[in-house]
Amino acid sequence: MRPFPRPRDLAEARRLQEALRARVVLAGDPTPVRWVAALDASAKKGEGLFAVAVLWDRRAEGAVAAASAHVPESELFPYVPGYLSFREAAAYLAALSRLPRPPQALLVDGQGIAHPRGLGIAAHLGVHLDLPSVGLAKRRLFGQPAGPLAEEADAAVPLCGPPGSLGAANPACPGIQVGWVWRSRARVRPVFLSPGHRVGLPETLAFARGFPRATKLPEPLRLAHLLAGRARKNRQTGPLPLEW
DNA sequence: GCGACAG
DNA sequence: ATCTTGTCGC
Repeated sequence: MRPFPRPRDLAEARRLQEALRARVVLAGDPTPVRWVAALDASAKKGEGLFAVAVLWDRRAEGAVAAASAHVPESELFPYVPGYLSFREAAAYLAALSRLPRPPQALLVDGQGIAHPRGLGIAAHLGVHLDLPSVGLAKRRLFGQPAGPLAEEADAAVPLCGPPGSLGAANPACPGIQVGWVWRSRARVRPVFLSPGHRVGLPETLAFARGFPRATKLPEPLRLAHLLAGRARKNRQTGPLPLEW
């Protein structure tokens, strides 16, 4: 497994993002893919970071395996908005390598191209692994909704970035569409969806809608979030029991 | 200078 | 991300 580059400072990190942004492919449809990995992490001040990968079978609509990896505090890149991949991606790669089989697509907790330089963690990981990927963030980092979002479940509006953004033209956007604001369930705050790599904008929304949802988060991400918290509490690394 | 700011 | 008490609802 190719190591994930670790920049010495933010200037170098920024140069990496600016270079890799050109490699993002905004077309493709991961909807028919069977094996998807959902990625989330849990971190606490003195405990480092625990990353979890959940292997999800889209055909059976269920999780089949999960694994965690740990990065000690001393080795962690600091959290700086816009540079999340340099903090979390290496841990995700380690967790992914512990799954019983490699995934065919990724669903990542964070932004895809809805990012100041078009390279949020989902896009960065997708390019690094050359896998289709989608970002799903609970909060906004970049872009503005094209308009008000309907209250009903499953409503979505384009997320628009300024003219130079990495994305696609959309009449609903003054500039460029970089993602979607999506109300995954009724009466919940919307989430922010954006393409990572090798996926188009309409397909990004279709891909996310294809997962079962009991809460605002699609099931594989909800599970990854739950397991990440438990992995940290129990300092658990390696394969994780699903029924945990 | 001020506000915004994934996890 | 984490922290924190109560509260509402099944």
